Amino acid sequence: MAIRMKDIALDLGVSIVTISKVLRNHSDISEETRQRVLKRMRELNYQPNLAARALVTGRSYTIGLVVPDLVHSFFSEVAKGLSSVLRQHGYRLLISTSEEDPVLERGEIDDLLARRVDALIIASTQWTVESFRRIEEREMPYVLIDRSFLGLPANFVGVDDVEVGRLATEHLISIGCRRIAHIRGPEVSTAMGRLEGYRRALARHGLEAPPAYVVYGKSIDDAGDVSGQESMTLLLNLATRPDAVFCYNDPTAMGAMRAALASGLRVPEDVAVIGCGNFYYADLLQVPLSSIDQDSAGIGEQAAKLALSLMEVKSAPARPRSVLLQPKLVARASTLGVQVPSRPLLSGLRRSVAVGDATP
Amino acid sequence: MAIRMKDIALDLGVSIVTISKVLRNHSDISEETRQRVLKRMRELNYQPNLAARALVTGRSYTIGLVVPDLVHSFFSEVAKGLSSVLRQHGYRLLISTSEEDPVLERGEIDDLLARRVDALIIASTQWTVESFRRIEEREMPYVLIDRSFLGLPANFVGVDDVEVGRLATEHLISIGCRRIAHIRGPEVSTAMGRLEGYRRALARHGLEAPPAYVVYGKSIDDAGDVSGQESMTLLLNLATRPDAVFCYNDPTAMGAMRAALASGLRVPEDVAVIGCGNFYYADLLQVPLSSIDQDSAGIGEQAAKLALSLMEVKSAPARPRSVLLQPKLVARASTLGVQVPSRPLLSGLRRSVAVGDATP
DNA sequence: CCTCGGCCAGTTATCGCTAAAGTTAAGAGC
DNA sequence: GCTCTTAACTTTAGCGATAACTGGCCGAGG
Repeated sequence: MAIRMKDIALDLGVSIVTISKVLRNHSDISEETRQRVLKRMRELNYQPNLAARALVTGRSYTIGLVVPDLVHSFFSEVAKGLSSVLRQHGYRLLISTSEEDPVLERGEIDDLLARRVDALIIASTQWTVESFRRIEEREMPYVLIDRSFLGLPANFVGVDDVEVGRLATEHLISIGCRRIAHIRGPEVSTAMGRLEGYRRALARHGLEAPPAYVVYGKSIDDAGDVSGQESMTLLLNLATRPDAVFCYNDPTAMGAMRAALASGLRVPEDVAVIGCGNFYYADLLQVPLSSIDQDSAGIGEQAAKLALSLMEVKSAPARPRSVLLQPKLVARASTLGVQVPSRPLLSGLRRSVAVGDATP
Repeated sequence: MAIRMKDIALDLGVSIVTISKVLRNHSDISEETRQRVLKRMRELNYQPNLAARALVTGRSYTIGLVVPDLVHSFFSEVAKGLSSVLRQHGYRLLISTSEEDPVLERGEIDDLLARRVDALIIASTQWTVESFRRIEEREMPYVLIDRSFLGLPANFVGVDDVEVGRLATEHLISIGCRRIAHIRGPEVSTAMGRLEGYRRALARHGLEAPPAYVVYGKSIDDAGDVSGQESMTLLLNLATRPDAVFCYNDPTAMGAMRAALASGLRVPEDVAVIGCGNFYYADLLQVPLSSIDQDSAGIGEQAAKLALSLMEVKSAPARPRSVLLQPKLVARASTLGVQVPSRPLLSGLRRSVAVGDATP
């Protein structure tokens, strides 16, 4: 088995506690003893049993992360941002995926609670706040990311989603589009905020969108591209076809583009498309996709810092903090068709900013 | 604080051990007592302290996963396959990323060892086998994935990389290419295997490639697209330009395509490109990318099963097993230009299988 | 009537480590 | 010479569970 403090203690003829104190840089150990112990530790390649330490100190130096899906690059980027900050403080991530299933998510949260992680960071797919109440009962610090909950005063790190919707929609307006549709997401804060931003932008510019212009993509997260394709097909069959579509996220936008191209339309000439998330390879798509960057790594880093600060306090239940990051527009060919030096061969997609060029 | 067995025991006037036995479905508890205990557990929302359990049983029901990078979808898909199998058996994943840094990776492995995970699953960026010796010293079961090591008889799950190289290269040959270049990866088993498969396929068909046709992409993993672009530029400046390029992985292939398109060449008419990994969104790229599918989810699942079987044995150091999955060719427009029903508008990319149509 | 083998539950001894209190010897201070 | 510090350890008690015994009660069998 692995080396224990006891082995080293016996070896050197000192007590176990002496070893423990050396390990924790306690002051009442002579320099000579310290060196002897450290030397033997190195020789035997000693590593403390963190389970035992966790039991007595109540701290596991482990933080639970619950995300809907790691394959979605948004969440893996968040995870990366998180772990880079946490690692520097000696914490590791126990990652659970909920597979977009609220029931599974509750199970995962319970399991993480049982494992006595030091804090939880959750991108929730829940519709109710019940799980969070349970977390609070345990007095476990937690940080919500990406999605927040109305009426739940919890620590939150995310992007300003109304601003996301506004940015995307105003961009579409600015390039001359007038019949702007929206493929929306489920009834969660992110989708609601983006929808709200979309509506506000339209209103501010005196534009109207018929109800049919807002389409509810089903199963938008686990198979966003498929549902985007379906939703786009609906939009394209409308009597008055939209000349632009703002999509809830990038996979949806990719599906939407696929549908548009498949039905013989040009992007962006006939219909412009913009997504959310600024997917890492958006640049290299068939038609490079314009998107709203949510600073996923930044969300991770901020969430990590917030979690660390929560764990420091002795149990002072400070008022929950909310960190809102500002989204950024990244315009590419799917709304501009502008020539990028490194990609001069998109002549089929070239467009000047035309206004309503697909009007029937 | 959280509820302990002690609390329930005191509550019901039974001993702590009785509670523990109920929890573990021990047979020597009467049905009546069992129900009383279970009822109270539910009422108090009891959850066992897994740190304490881990200390006494020596099992943490946690498995460590070390990958170079989660954002690379290959690894997140592996992680997904892994966790779906492990979850069913009550295990969770403690995920560490090495950021492609061998030194960091060693640190992460040490930390996971200290945390007494039950097994390690590692996609290593190491060049030496030293870390693995240390894992073996601890008698910790471990499974290597993706990359294996010559002379290290370890449990391994991956794809047959020679076959990957052969499949890709023969595909390029079959569509008529004759001057086939290769952007290779670092000195690790995957890259070496693919290179070997490439060479064998060329040899079998009596083709030759000048040394300059094999380019070594620097920092190929953290910024594969950039290094792919650079490598491709080198290839395109050769006196005799290749008419096809087989790339070590998909990001590299994307970068290569970018370079080709940027220099005014058509893909695949002037130069065909094929990658490895079958990146999830390969379908939606500017030119849909042909690729060799490595069954990443399958690798995860097999690795999980192998790890589970390793943990079952009492310490019988069974001979290491090696699971090799078969790669699959996924041909798309970057080598074919074949029409896919759902995407009929790629006329600019259409090609019949032309032979050497870019010969100077 | 007594013993024996199931039930069912309780006792005891760790697991590896840490917090807090206790011990010892050398030097300080007057 | 005697108390008081202080440095440098050691002892004692758990943390919250589990494993391995131990033991009372009760009906069956001889």
